Amino acid sequence: MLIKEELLLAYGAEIDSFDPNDIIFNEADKPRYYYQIISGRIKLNHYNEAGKELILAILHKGLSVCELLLFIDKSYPVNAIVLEPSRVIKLPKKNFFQMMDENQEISRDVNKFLSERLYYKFIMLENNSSLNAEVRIKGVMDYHKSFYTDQSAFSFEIPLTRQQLASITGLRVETVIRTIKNLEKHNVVKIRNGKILY
DNA sequence: CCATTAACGCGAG
DNA sequence: CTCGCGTTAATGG
Repeated sequence: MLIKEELLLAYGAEIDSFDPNDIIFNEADKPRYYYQIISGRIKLNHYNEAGKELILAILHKGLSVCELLLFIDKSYPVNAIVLEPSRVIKLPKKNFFQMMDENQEISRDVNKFLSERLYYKFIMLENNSSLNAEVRIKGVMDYHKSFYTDQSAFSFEIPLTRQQLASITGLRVETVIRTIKNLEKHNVVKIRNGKILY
């Protein structure tokens, strides 16, 4: 967890509950709160000129949501859409900065978190720039598995649908299916009940 | 809604 | 020409 709930609450945070498809903020909205996920999952997405969805991130418990916007004077470049019933703790921007000023270690933790996310953005961009569909998909799978403790083969169930994998990689769902089948044939993944084990 | 398959088009190499 | 990906359509869960 990035920041302890008790500390956020002490600075005036509130807890909101959301249902699937709820929108926490929209593209072009002005950032006003620091958000941190208590439970559930949230995606950050953008629709391109052709109406095709690009998923920038799928965030889970303990992670903050687009906190980088609090540090710059810009509108959100993505929508935040709830995937599963979720609870989110939110702290007004002003309180967030007061908390950072009064707690050196929190300030450092947020820096570290931002750095990590930026680092993985580089990695993901490198993978996603590949012409090879396998490289793009494995990049996403490696990233999601990196949050998971058991690193042994086939121990991790990819928590994404084929369509979501396609929207993250910019590929078509049929290409994702073909590529995953091929990875299974080469013993890189297993498929059980449609779920991808990696 | 999600996963899969097949046929076909098309561009890159 | 071959290969891989996108497109379309159809099928089944």
